[in-house]
Amino acid sequence: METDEFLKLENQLCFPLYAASRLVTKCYQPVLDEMGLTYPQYLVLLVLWEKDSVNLSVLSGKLQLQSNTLTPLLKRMQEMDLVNRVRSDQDERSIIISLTEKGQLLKSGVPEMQSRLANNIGITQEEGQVLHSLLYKLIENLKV
Amino acid sequence: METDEFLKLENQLCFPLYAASRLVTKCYQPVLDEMGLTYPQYLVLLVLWEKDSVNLSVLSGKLQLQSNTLTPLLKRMQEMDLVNRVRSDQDERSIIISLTEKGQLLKSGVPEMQSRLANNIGITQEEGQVLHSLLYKLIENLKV
DNA sequence: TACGATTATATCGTGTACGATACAAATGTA
DNA sequence: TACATTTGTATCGTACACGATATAATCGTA
Repeated sequence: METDEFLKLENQLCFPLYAASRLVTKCYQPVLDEMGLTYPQYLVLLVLWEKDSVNLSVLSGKLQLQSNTLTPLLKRMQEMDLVNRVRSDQDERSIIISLTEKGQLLKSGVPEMQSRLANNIGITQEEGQVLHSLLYKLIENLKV
Repeated sequence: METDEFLKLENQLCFPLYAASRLVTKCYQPVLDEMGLTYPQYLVLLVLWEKDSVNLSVLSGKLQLQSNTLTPLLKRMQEMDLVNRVRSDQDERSIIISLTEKGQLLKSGVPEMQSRLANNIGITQEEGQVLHSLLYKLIENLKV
């Protein structure tokens, strides 16, 4: 490739990552709107549905989001009565995030929602798996 | 896969996309900081270095960002003397974005910056190409 | 057991993103 | 040529992201 070719937007890896991420999020939006959730809030619920009652640093590690992003986000989710935020007894620096009943109940609607979305992204299951593993390879290399 | 498996964060495609995108951006940040740029501002420059003097709707289409994101972003870039924003003579609704001399000059430092970054993402060139084409397939399916 | 370092979270400021909406210029058409 | 429609940007409000910084609780260790 010519030197100049490397400067083209379309030849970058960073841009399609950025664009695809936002487009996929946008694709989720209408369905999430029905549940009154934003996309990062949905990700928090995915973590909690898998393992309830985790502290902020665990959530932070799983989502790769820092406390300055998660704290206000979780406060909003607390106001919506989706999660509880309680100081740990063992370590009073720690905040334990747990699901409320309302937060639990949202889980039941998600499989149907996911199947509705899965058919819309226009790639095969195999391509999805390749994409998945390459993205995780990237993530493992870049995080920390 | 069990129904519950689909609900795990790690089995989603949306999350690794979102996380990888942010991690790659963060990887660019130190180098962009030296140039005084944010990541979306760098993307705007990539478009303009390839083709100078485009109107906002073209930029909007290429970056898949709307006017409510681009307008304030471009105003900041104008204040930094990186771009000019001029109303078109032919169509007074249109805003033409062009590079200032300062914006032009930044281009020269980029190839070196890109090669510095390329070695850090930890995937092979072939994997990068596969990732690239899958992401574009996703983008083409999802946009509009 | 003092006390400096570390850890866990929160606060602040800046810059995106984006839905909803506004508005002026251009266009189509009766 | 009026005037409804469309097009191209801009404005407003809300919610992330994240660097820098603050603060309180805990830990390590001399």
